[in-house]
Amino acid sequence: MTQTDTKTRLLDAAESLFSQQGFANTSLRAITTTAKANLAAANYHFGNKEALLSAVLERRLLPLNQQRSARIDQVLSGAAAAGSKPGTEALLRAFIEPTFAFRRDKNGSSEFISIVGRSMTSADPVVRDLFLALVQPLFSKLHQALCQALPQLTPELIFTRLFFTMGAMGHCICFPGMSQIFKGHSDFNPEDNDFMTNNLISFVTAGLEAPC
Amino acid sequence: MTQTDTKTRLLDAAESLFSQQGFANTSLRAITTTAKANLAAANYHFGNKEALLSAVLERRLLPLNQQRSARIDQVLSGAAAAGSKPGTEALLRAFIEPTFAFRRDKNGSSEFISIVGRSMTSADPVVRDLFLALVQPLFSKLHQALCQALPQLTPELIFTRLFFTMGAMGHCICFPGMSQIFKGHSDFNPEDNDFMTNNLISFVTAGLEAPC
DNA sequence: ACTTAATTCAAACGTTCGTTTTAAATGTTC
DNA sequence: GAACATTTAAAACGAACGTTTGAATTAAGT
Repeated sequence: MTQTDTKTRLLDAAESLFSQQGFANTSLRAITTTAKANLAAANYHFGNKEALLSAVLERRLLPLNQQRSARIDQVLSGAAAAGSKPGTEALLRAFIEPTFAFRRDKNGSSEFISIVGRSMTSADPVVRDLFLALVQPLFSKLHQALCQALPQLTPELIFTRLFFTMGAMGHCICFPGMSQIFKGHSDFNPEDNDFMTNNLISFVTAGLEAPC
Repeated sequence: MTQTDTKTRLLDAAESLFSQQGFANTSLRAITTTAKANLAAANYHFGNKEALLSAVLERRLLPLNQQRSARIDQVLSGAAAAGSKPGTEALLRAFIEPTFAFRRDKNGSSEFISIVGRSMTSADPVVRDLFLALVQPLFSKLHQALCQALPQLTPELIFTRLFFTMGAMGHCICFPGMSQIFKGHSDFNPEDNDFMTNNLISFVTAGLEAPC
């Protein structure tokens, strides 16, 4: 099908360019050129630029969120079956690991995930609101699960620390700048997925469980 | 002096608008209109838009970095005098507290600091490189100080954890999105400076000191 | 095969952008 | 107060933007 092909090529091109240059700095002309499609194709298939961004986000974020949600449920039901509290680290791992695993995937997923990282704190309300609408339910579920894991902490404090956790993770998955700041001074390699994933999990677990 | 006034008004307007809409989404026309100056004034006083951003960053970031650097030195010399290692929390506090204190200041400083938070992970190389050049020496100093505080950890691991710390802090100072995600579900208030500062410090201290 | 819908294409639309130009106004210096 | 540099003002520049149009082309249905 030539139709679906064009649509997919547009999504791929937009994903790649949004990731590298940001939403505002990427023109529909650049996207359609990269996708080897006509300029009008973007508006024909998606309506306008914002809807294209929405489609780029939804294509991968919906499956990813489903995956993260399922893993949180696993931890919760496992703890319920054992009659114990869910583990803080297990919950954080359920949220973080699928996110980072995305970066290992073949098809441009690694580029996509940096769009997500930046959308969270984007100054552009268009970008930010699209993202927030997609992840709010999942964040809510994670927060409630962590409240079970850490009953000695107030929900407010847990949310605050979850807020920091999102910052650390978001920064981690869109690392264009910091990664080069210590070039030469360190073996630090933000593209080593397992290294970063495990260190992030132990970092935020310690932060969430910190005495208050 | 009418000259300095126009220049300052341009800086103030640019700071405010860059903070609210981002660099790419803010036009020189919007800036000069807000500053009640002529359109050509921006190019006359600063050369071009990028140089204006650079001036906005430097105006506040240089003094802030000087302050953070001085406080790190205080911790280091205090520890040296006592013949002990510098404390992890004290070092992090030296870096974080002045940053958050900025938000209490009267004159638009609170808007400035969210530009900083976003610049760190900006997709726009122009924005990112300007920022990185300004903070690299300070990051380097903090990293070395933390290596003294945590000699049991490798410099590579410390840098990784400092990387997470920057993410948590950066997210914290440009919180347009996450802050509204749990509206109604929590008393979470990211504008409560002391609350956020102290919780962030205890969070990242625990994360940096986590067993590896 | 013919009709109808879906897609592609080239071209143009009006707008906004960063920047430049020219002249008027203002302030400074001797 | 004349000569000078500095600052403001209004207008225009070409380029790039998102979007729309209408005809050409392709695919699908009967």
